[in-house]
Amino acid sequence: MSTVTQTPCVGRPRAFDTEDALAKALEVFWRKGFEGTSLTDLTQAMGINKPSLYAAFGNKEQLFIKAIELYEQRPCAFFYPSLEQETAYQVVEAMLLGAASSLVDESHPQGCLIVQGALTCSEAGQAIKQTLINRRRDGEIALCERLQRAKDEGDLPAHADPLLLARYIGTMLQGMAVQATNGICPKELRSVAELVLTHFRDAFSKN
Amino acid sequence: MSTVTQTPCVGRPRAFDTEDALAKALEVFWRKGFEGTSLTDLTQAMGINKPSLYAAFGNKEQLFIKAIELYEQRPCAFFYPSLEQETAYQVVEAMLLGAASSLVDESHPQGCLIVQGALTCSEAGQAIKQTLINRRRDGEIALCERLQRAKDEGDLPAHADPLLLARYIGTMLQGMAVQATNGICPKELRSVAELVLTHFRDAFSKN
DNA sequence: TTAAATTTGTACCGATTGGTATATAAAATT
DNA sequence: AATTTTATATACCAATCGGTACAAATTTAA
Repeated sequence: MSTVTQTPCVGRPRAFDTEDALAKALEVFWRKGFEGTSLTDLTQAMGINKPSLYAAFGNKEQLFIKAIELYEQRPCAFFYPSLEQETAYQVVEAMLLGAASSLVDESHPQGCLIVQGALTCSEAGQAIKQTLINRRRDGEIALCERLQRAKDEGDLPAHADPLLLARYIGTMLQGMAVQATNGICPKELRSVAELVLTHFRDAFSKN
Repeated sequence: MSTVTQTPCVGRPRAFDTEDALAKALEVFWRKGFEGTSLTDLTQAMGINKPSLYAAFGNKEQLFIKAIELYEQRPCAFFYPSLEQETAYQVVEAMLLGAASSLVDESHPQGCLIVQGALTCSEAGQAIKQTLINRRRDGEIALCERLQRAKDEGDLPAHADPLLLARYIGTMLQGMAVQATNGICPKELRSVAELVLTHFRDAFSKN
């Protein structure tokens, strides 16, 4: 199932690649946020006109939704793949170091689209704001469940609180996203991640 | 030195209180961010007309600057007063518990204006975005200097890295601000703060 | 070769954006 | 009482917002 409309076999063919155009839109939303991005910004970056944008993606809001879906599937996305690590420590390590690397990767905008895409907005953007809140929550819930599994498997000690730990790691990741927009240098961000990892290992690792 | 223009003794007197109006503006900016707030939002909340707003505060950008100055001076501001605690641990404790309390205080909008006021924006808002980045940085620098003093006084162990610790606490505070906009419940946010404090005490406290 | 289907570019829509000109109202000063 | 000074309310400004109508262009199917 593709995230974009598929081209039919009749009628004039599209002059642009929808995946490429969506990637360009993602890049703009990432830098400017949902409401900070205008349709002019989008059509210029995507190299298409407004009617083409609306025909291919619906409207600005639906385009943004498709952009965040692409965002979570892009090669450097680190969150959900981290859950598949073998141990709780390795999961957290993959997340924190992945964040420390990806959030300041200069091949794309700094920070996290899910955090900075619509942290605050006007009434018109409340639906998008809530969508991003839900995405952040979903991530923490998934981490919580992974840590609960680790506890069940004896991979985390009995005194560990999976929900609290997931909130803690989630808070750190969101804070690191803000640091990335601040322009923190990659080395410093990685040092912060490593400090958290040391804490986690000392307090919860069984090795 | 007041943050607002003082009323002269000649001419028609102002029909509104500038401090009250500024407090109303702060409340709106806090909820909607700089660019998510329109002049109509502001004038309605402040109970004044646009010419009065411009005469008293300059323009939208200058009004926002005055709002963040008021924000940092309001009674529940916790950051800078925390620096005056006696020990490094008490400083960090005051910050984290103050944040856990203030960020979700229901007597005002959730989260932190300095974080969510303009995390992303259009070209028109870049100056405000940078202003907020600088404010965040200033806070971390001040904390770093306080922790360095603590180290000099023997209040922090020799292996402690003030800059890294300040970045770590700053990252947590910024993450907690995002959690607050997520709608996290006060108890959970406090638990996260306490987990960080436990870590800090275990790793760096000399008591 | 014609008809049907689809995309393209242009030009436009009403609504809203931040900001201001202007005339009137209300005060202190002379 | 007349003048000066400032604040008020209304009405307006050009520019931009997200979104669309429409006709020309380009393709496949009949």
